[in-house]
Amino acid sequence: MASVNKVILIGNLGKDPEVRHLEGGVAVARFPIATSETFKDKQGQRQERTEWHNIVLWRGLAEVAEKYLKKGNPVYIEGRLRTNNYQDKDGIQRYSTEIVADQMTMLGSRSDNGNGGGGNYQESSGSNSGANYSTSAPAGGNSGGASSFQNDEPDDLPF
Amino acid sequence: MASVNKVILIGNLGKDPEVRHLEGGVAVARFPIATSETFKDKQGQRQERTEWHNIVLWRGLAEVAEKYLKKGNPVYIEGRLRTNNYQDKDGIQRYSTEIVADQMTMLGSRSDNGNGGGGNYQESSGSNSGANYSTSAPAGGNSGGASSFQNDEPDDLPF
Amino acid sequence: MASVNKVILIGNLGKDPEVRHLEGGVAVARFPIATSETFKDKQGQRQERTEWHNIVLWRGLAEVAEKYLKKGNPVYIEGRLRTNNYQDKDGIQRYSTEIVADQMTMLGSRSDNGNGGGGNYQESSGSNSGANYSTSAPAGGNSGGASSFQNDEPDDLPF
Amino acid sequence: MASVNKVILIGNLGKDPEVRHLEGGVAVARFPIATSETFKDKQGQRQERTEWHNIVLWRGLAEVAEKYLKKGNPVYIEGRLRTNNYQDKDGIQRYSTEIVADQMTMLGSRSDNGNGGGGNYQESSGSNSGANYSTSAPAGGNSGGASSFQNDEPDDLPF
DNA sequence: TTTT
DNA sequence: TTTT
Repeated sequence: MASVNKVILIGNLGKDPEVRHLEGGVAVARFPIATSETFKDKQGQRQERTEWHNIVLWRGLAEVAEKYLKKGNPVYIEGRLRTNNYQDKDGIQRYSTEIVADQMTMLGSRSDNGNGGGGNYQESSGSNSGANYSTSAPAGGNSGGASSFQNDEPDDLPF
Repeated sequence: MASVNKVILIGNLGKDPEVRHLEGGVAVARFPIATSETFKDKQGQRQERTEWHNIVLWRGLAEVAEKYLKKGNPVYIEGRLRTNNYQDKDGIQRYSTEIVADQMTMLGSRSDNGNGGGGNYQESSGSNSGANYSTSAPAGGNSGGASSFQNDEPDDLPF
Repeated sequence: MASVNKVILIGNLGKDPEVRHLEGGVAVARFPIATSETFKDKQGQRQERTEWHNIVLWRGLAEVAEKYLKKGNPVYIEGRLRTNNYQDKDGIQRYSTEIVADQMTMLGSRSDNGNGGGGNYQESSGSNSGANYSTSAPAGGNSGGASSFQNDEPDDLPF
Repeated sequence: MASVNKVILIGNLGKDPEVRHLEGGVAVARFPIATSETFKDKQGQRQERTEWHNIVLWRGLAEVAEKYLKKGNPVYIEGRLRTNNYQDKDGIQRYSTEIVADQMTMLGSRSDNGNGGGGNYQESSGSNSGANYSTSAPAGGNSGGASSFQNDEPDDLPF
């Protein structure tokens, strides 16, 4: 059966994004976000548990993160789970689970992030590859242009 | 095949909640929230379209809404779609689609909603009915107690 | 604050898709899907309530629906809520809420839909407009090519 | 800001569930599910990548899994991410990310899972603890009774 | 108007 | 280790 792999998170950045610009101009950003839940333990005491999530953004989303996101900012992230395995420096097999973002929305008011209180950003999809990705999400600057939505349909159709 | 009916919204209240207290002490709150998306029209002009969603909350969630939510506040709502049909005053059959909330999270900073920047609230579930619902989400006041999470499992199990 | 408008449904088609091919080659498909939930009423009797959702798909998704979906088939739909208002033939203002699909996944085994048990399909996004949309989701036929995922990133990067 | 931690998966069980019954009668079930996505590599070749997710279910959900789920079965899982760290037998610090399920829906037709094609199951929530949890999700058998929904509201209210 |  |  076909499958679905979707994650939806709202949390705050634990660090500023780390951004790498790969050969070919592709950007990758990474940062952790925290979510926390409170619950009562057996003694009825309120407890809090914080969960940390490793977020990865590519291309346009990475560039938006680089420009606008800072430690502490609240974000909405929609993406998919991905577990990588690798050998650490001691040759030990390790696993690392991250969330590859498809969509990122900046939450919070002006005072939270100094950017006017929000914006939606989205991974490109379809067969866009390398070169022409820059069309749908300009590599060189997102001066408004990257706030694109997935609104492809003609908006003035007669129904 | 079994089914899923889930809605996830982040938006701002268009009005203060309207709250009714039914006989039996059950509370119901209703308010609209707006989401907006921007897109480019055929002329490449940036356009915005706002969508309005009718939110319905029951019991504990309704009481939280009554106490803490105001017009303009940003919220995260998770719920399910429900379309009611009814006859209006002229006897005309009409349809109305609303989102019945299962979970509500107040977003925004202190300055947004004057309540300290957030809180998660959740519908009770299971076979709780009438009387003992009040245990899991007291009808008479949610002074902290309603910030319950769905953390049922013992937290100190050995794995 | 930026907003989110997301719907996730799993249900069965109540009818075969109705597909229109607009001038310009754009396809639009519509069909209802049913979700149902069971609950116990006050007398402890098991009750079932069925909800009907109006699904709209555009372009490539519409073409996939046209080719592969039939009444009764189970589908996973991810999309956004949209409420249209219009005047009916008697000049009465009416509202209609539909789910505009961004993603569609056919569920069920071979015996359910006669197509091999699944497939993921996704709306294109970004600033693709008119002409070059056909690249990412060919208008003239989805012979396998429309099973595209939102996997844009190079897959062999060193991390 | 308040947070959200939500995962939605549709996939197939890689193994039969492993179920433990803890002292106190609490059940825990674990199993991996696979999701897969296809994409085109740089050479335009269709590639498939499978992701494995560790699912954990508690109490009633665990018991349903024990009774009805088998290797290969398709399921819908809704839950939250949780990363545990622990020392392995060599004293090495390791991390393991799992999805703690809040909701589980069996997908597939009769032929897929031999149980009649579906059913929705849900974690209890609220302040149910120990003893009275068994009310909402009987430990001793889910003979139909566990198919509970989160439908708490009176269903015959005048709106 | 679906599915169980 | 699943499914197609």
